[in-house]
Amino acid sequence: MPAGTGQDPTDEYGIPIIPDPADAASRKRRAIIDAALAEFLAEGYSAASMDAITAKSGVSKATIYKHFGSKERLFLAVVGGLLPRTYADLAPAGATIAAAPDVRTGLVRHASELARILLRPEIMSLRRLVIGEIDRFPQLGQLWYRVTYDMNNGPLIEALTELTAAGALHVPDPELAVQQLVAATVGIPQLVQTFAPATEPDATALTATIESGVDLFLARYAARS
Amino acid sequence: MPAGTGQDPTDEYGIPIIPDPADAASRKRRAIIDAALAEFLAEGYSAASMDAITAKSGVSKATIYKHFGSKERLFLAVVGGLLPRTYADLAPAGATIAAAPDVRTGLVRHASELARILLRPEIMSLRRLVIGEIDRFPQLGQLWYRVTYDMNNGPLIEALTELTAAGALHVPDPELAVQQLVAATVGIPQLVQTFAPATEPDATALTATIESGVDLFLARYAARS
DNA sequence: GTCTATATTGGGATAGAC
DNA sequence: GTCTATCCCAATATAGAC
Repeated sequence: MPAGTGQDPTDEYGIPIIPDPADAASRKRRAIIDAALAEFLAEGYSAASMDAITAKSGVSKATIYKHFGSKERLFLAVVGGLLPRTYADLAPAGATIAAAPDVRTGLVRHASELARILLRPEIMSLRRLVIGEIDRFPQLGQLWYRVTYDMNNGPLIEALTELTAAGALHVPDPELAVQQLVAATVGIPQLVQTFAPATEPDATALTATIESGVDLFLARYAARS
Repeated sequence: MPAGTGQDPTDEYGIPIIPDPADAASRKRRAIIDAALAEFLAEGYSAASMDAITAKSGVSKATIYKHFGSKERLFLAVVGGLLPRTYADLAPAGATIAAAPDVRTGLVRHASELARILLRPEIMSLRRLVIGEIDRFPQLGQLWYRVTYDMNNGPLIEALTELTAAGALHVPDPELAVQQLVAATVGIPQLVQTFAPATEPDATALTATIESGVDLFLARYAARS
């Protein structure tokens, strides 16, 4: 069927549906971003092909270049745009801890939340991609680090500082303590998943690891009674 | 100058030096490996060019293909061959700890040794490369993990087990404890260097981080007196 | 704004002489 | 075993019609 004979689609009354051009452009932009993300995650930056992104997105290559200018800019827009959203549904550490019956439970819950997010296969793939392309795109490394700080470490530092002021903990260097807490809990399964993505994570073992990490933390930083 | 007129080089007595063919081939092989490693570390697998490796190594492209068959096999040979050597000059954990006046000093010394090796820029680059190519070469991820275990975690587990048997420590789960110790010491600066390679590591801060991590570990696992 | 068709470069791999 | 010269394909990016 020749493409030239296509007519505007009509609704149930026969009224032609003229798509809002702005919305059409937005939808195409979204389709490009989705296709590009899938391709970059699967292939890495260099092996990713603009032809493949073209095919997956359903728009033409020229349109992609009109929107994003170059492969580099497309990569930065897609990956850089996704980074701030990676931690989007992480509840603030302070709230999680305050809602718990005791500090240990609060820390375990927060670390479990963090693990649930960071160990998701898409986030793990994104992290591997960013690490692998850091020499080419140092901005992404800095962005990743800042997002981690703003969404997790920063709030946790605040929470530990307040708990220390309230006498519930004794944490002289909250920034270092947060790094230790994260490393000794989520950091351990994260390292395994980084090098062995095919390994199925075991929920029971994950909980045990996180609880043990929190206990390690509390053995040092619990307030002396 | 036409290449056809080249003569064998002679020594100081005019005796032609005929290079041992096996040695010549070995030297070329070594030159290829060195050039390929530099190129792969700088560009990643996909962006690395066999032409660039040809130029850097000083041999012809056909020779590289005779030796290694394909780009993939060259990559695996070069990176896979280097992995076991990364930990080559790490003293066994047991020896380092046994030679120290006390357990804390021994653990700090071992962690510092480990950090000295793992934070070297070439090792950090190699690690980033392996992580970024894990979807394409899962073997390298498994190899990295096994080398880490054989050269560091395994011996450390043994050492902690012996120290527990001797009553110097109380470590119920040595495998988990080793992961915690490594994560809370070397893991922290390693994470920073992973995402921010340009950051100059501060030796004083590194020592403080490692000592704090060991103290964290001992707060939980020191034998109860 | 969007498409089709194409320009142009560079890369992996090999044939054949020596 | 090694080199020179080349094949062939795929990739980024763009020109021009609509």
